Amino acid sequence: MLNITLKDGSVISVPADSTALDACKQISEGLARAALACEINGELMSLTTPLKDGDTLNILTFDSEGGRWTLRHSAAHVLAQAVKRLYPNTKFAIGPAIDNGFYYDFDSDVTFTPDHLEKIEAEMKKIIKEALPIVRSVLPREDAIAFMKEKGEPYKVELIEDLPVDSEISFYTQGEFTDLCAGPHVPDTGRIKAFKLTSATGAYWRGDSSRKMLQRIYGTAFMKKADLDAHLEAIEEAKKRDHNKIGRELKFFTTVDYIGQGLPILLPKGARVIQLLQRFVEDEEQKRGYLLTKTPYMAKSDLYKISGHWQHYRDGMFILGDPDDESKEVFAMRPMTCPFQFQAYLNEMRSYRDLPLRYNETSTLFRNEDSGEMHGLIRVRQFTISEGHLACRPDQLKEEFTGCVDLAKFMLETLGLDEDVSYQFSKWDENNKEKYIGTKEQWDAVQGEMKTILDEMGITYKEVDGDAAFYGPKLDIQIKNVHGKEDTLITVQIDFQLAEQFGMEYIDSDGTKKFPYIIHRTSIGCYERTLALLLEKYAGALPLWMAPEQVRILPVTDRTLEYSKGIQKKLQAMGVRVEVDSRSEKVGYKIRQAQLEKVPYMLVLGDKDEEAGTVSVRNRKDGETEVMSPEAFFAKIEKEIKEKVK
RNA sequence: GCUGGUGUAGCUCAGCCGGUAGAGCAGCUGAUUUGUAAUCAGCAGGUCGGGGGUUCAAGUCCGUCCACCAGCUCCA
Repeated sequence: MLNITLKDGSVISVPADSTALDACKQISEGLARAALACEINGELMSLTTPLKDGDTLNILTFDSEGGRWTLRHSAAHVLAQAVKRLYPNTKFAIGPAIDNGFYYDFDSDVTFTPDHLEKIEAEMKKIIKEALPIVRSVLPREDAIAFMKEKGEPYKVELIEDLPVDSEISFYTQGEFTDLCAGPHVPDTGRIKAFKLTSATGAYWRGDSSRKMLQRIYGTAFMKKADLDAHLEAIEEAKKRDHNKIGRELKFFTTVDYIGQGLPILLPKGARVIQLLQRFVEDEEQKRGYLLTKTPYMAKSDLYKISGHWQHYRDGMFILGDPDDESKEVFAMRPMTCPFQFQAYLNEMRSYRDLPLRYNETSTLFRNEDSGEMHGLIRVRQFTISEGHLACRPDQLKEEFTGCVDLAKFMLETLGLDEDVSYQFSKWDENNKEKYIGTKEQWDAVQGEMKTILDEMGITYKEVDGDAAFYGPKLDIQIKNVHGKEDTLITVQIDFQLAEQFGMEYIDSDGTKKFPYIIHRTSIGCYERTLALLLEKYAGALPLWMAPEQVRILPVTDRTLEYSKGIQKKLQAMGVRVEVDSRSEKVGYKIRQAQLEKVPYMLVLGDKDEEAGTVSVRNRKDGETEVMSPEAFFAKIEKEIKEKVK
């Protein structure tokens, strides 16, 4: 007998040669049915793994990340097996589990369409019904390579060749299908109860755009059909909040094909919201000691030659003039603000007493993105950003960096996005010297310092190698759109190198010249992107303080038109954005329209209101109405706007 | 840039095997003066994304360019 310690600390005895699945069955049949994988001595393993005396065993079901991962990874293998059965000439790349699902990459002579996906799903169902046991085996590396060469799987051969020379390679076999895989897997294909193939797209082999584009099929899997349906339903619901849909429907922005990709037109509502955000940001930055600059949108190529953009970022810039004609000046639209704003620092001799210097600018940038990159307001070719550059002494770095993060957090809280973001500590990749400037010692020092600051601030963050700027590490504040795609909303970067490149000195207390640290930062990031994410967050119903139209007055008949206009004037005098719907329509019709346009407050004004000198206030949130004096409403709305109520 | 999909009235969509366009909503006009999510009637609205090609004939077939969408790669 083997003594096995369970997660709750209890010990069970199981017969020799028992697997983890046997142990599950001994505990309960229900658990054995729900189990997907396990942790043996803390390591994620298949349930078919034999147990040893003294092992600790933690059974994983769909409720755990490991269980979900294993189920979906096995579903990816079933997908591959089905594709192999239907399209035998297909070559296989990789097929991992991902957040909320799985995918598998194929190199096939057929192009997978939705019709193909239906056929593949049907075949997958057969494989699941067959309940094929999933069996692990190992081969020495050389034999594994020979095996995959014989099967005609060049991608698998390449994967194995990248593994260490003396490693043992594991395979998983289900029926006639064997795949290279580290595992673990569910015990048999019958465990996969509810799955769905969701899309087929392209994806580069090994994520390298210089290599072949493969076909990727995405799918997801759950234990219960109800959960799968709920998940698919949630995705559909999320898509209804897509800023690219509601932003157009609610007339925040539009695009015009003869203007060009990535160049949206901000309509009055979108432009108003961005104006409000910009005023708010600039005022807050002023309170925090920033000095506003306004620098040119373009410069001669000479500037970009100093900054290095001409050498390293030319493809990303819009160039005016002929770079090959040296007899004429060549200009380029700015893709970044740094080299421009640095000129403000360079305008005079700086003392250590001048530091820190905090410059901000509401800065419009132009980047010639590749044509496939544009996405609604999230990724565009011309955008405006709350840019800032701080120059500080080493002893001020911590306080200044902390101040930038604090400002970013304040903005996120005010916008109501603080719960939706995640923090990423983007570091350099010491194996990619071409992308970065500076020495390992410098990078280690500044990254160490940044880590200390982040830890002291108590920020929970993910570390990512190779995502740093070429001049220094970044704290990126990330946010996901309705499709789950993550983008950077706000960034705070420490730059220990560009000051030297630009000759930005200060005279220290000992009379020597030194280079300051530069912090590059945004406080709310790109306004277009922020607007997009706000629209998605609030499904178009922006908080009162930033709603393009805050109040709509709906006269019941034109007898109350004058009364309505009187109320409107008073609200306008307070700075409230208010319209009167004077059309001769029924109140229900006007309400419906205002509601669909997400106007926060409707004032329904009829004869009764005029006689009593009241307003009937309808709230967009619950449709509840409240009758009050105009003065009471004025006080209420003034307070809510001031407090930026969400 | 790459893979796939899409493009018909302002919007949402119909239009079969090629035979020169249709609905609802929105808009306009008129009637209606209406109390918390759609009043009625009439009118107008389209070189079917743009060039090009095949055909007696193209919204429909072919090719090309543009834009939009999802994904990849890249980035705020």
